Amino acid sequence: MDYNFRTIEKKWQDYWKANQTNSSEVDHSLPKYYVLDMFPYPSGSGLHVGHPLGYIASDIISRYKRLKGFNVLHPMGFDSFGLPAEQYAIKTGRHPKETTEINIKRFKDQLDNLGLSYDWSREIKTSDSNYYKWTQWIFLKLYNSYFDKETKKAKDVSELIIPSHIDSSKRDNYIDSKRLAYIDTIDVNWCEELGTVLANEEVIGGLSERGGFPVTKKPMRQWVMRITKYADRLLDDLDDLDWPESIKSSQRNWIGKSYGAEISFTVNSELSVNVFTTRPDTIYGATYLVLAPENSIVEKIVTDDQKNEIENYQKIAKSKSDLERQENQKIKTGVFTGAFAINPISNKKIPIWISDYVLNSYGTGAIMAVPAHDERDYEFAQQFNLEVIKVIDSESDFFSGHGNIINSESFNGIHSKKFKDVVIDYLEKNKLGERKINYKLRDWIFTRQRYWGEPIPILHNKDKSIAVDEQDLPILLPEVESYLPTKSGKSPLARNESWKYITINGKSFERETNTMPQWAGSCWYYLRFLDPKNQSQFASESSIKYWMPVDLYIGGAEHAVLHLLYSRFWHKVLYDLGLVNTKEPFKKLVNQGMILGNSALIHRKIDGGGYVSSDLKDKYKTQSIHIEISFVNENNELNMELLKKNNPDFKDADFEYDKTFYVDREVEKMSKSKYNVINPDDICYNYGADTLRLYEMFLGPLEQSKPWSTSGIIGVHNFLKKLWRLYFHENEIIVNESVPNDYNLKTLNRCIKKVANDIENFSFNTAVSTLMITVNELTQQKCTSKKILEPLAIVISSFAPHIAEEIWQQLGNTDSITNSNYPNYDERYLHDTTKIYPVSINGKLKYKIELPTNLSKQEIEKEILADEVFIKKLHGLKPKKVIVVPGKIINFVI
RNA sequence: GCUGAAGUGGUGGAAUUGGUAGACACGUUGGACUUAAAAUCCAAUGGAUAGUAAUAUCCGUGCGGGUUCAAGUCCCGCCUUCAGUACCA
Repeated sequence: MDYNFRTIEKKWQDYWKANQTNSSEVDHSLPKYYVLDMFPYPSGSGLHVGHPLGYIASDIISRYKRLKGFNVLHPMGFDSFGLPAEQYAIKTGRHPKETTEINIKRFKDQLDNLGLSYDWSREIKTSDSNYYKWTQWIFLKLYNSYFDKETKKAKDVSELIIPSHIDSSKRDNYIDSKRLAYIDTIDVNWCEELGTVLANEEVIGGLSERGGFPVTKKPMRQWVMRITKYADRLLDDLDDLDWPESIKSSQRNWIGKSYGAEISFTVNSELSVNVFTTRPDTIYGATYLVLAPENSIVEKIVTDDQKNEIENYQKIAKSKSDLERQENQKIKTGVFTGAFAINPISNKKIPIWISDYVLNSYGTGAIMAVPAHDERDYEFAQQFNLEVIKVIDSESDFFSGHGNIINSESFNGIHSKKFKDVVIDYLEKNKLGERKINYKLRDWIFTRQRYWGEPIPILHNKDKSIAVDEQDLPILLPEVESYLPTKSGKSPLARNESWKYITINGKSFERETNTMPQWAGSCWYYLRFLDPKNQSQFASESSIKYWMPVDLYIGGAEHAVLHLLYSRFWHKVLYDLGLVNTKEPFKKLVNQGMILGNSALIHRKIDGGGYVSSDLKDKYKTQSIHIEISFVNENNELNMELLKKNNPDFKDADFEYDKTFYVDREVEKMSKSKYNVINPDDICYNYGADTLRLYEMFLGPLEQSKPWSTSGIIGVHNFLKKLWRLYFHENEIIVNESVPNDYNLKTLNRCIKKVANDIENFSFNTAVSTLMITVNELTQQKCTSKKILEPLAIVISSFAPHIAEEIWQQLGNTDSITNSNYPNYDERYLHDTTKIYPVSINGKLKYKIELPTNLSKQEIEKEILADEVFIKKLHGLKPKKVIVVPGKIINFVI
């Protein structure tokens, strides 16, 4: 019998399910290890081979840690609220819940096919009311909290001290203005196409992250999360996290802390313009001010003869989308307000302009322009012929670095870095300005005008808004007739009038009809996994205390700022309120790379129709079209018959080629629309889950992105066959009780050590290589000893659990291999070879000898003797002196 | 522009962190088994030169310098690619 992976894998997947091998409970006698995957959004197209990369890695770690004696928590769930299900619902009228359930079922089946050791008894879905009850509950916690400046912590609003000058009628307004979740009318990123507001993080280059639709600014009433209060803590606590440097740096970047000064420029006796600058040292070079077009000061200072022009400009600026604003960055536009301000240090009278290169939402929405030392100001000054004064010594017209100060009266000659402090001190002393820190981070816009999300548990009436009573949670998603937003831009929930209006104690209220963004559910799911069935708490205190923090979090780098920043923020609030016991949720983070698709592109002649082979395409004007990759072989040759048969578009098409028709290849993201998807089910069917698992790990370093290529999978599959033959011959197990020889022991021990090391360092590709070398060597050594082959099966079980279980059982074990222990290695069998290097110290030739570690004294002497002979051979003389340095280095002096 | 990561055979990728570069695997070539194919097994495989041969010598980790007995690895200066971000004053 050969290695029959289909039977074996089915058998053991059923066994694990039936015996709940992977479930874990709080057990204080064991050390815990919490391994978490970023849970997926259950999309309609199912898994492709790129998805499981991280899941396989985390599964290897989980299985390994279990063998190492840890109590491992390895759960999985679904981030099941989201836009695609809703858009599908709009198209078809089917409830998103239905399609979501179908998709989840499919995902689960696919995941189980891979032999992933999830504890499915802890499965959660963010769209489940048992789950989103607690998402709403946490929302209320944020709503009922404010940020205390003194302690830099969130506290319950009942502890808020109302200043004495606030009279009682304004009390509630005051409290509302301090809440961590608050309502504000702000210019938001409005996406017409999606009919919803997007967070800054969801807008990329002026287009929506999902779908790539244009985004414009629109003032709207929104729920907002005061994440900016946590900017410093979110920044500082990054230092202690074991996260990839790239992720930390993008979070730092996103928070964007910068040190500088806010400086006041007087316009007239009543008005002044405050600007923020990181370069107060260049203040003598400030030759004009620029305000953002939306800045409210503009109307107060504009002169009558400039009024028309200014208003025109404001109108144009407002109608521009973010994308349009960014398009012509190099060509600056702007209008003079007619007003002037006084530079507080040089006392120079300088003009005030408006321009859309100044953003109203950053700093004070106004800048002092120093054209000689800021590139944007320089471009603006060139455009409008404004004065340029150089205040830092440099050769070029424009210079953004540091140097010695010039043209700055009594301050000339000081270095600009030093002058920065001097100026700020001077400004503060004279009450002209102050030291200031600014952040790029904005408050988090928390509302979406969508159906398929968590309802926000708030009621409104004319006077004010109130929170829904905790007892009344969850606020269930109501049924609606249509999933489209209303014409006025309101959420589809507003369509259900009987749900929308509610009377409590004779007072009538209107429910909040907006829903939460997709990030809400994923902000805290790692906590619900700890205690998923708890009806009275989001998770019990004891489970939090035992399992938190997440020891290892594996997921894609695309969540570097969005999900990871938001969940850290929520976690910190929960921490402040005493609901969790750790400052940070995720101790170690690993980003798996993306597995890319290898798309096939066929060239269509633009005029005249028909298709042309890629080696002849230069003769025509062509356009390339994606075609299904299964119609193309490894040499980029197209199977035209298959294409014509399966795709009606090509049925009667002309193909021009010499002998063979070639297509072009392009490496890009795997996606259904690019016809480059490889389904893991197919791989499992043809080669087995164990092969797929090993192959995905063998492909290269986990963190690295790489294109999928099926060539090469045969090597891994051969390895498993070889492994099988190490244990079985003609259906008979050939392992016996023979005593292993030293070679066998060395091979095994090296493998045990190296694989453990590689797993701990996330170097799975080299671990797989080690396994291959080991099996090759043992095959060559014709090893049949159980003492060698039994521990080997355990080592392999983390990577290829199905085959390992089968071997384990055939070796006569009755328990699952997952309940055994990772074998210990014996240093005695790990002797490396001695290495000799010539070294010249003070002109004398010496030899540095590295001996293997853990040699006995006798063995060292033996080694030295052998090396003496070696060196003697080399030079024809015997070393005069042998210096034995403690440790492993020995010097021979010639 | 800024930030981060990376550049090694035909290909994916190793290299114990400064110590015999190319492990392991794919591919290719040759051989064994077979009527044949598949499967399997064995051997060769960075380049160049010399030799019938075992073998020997030289060149080789994006480019140019440097440190060192010794550099893929460290330092200086460039080039290229990928990812993220972008008028944040």
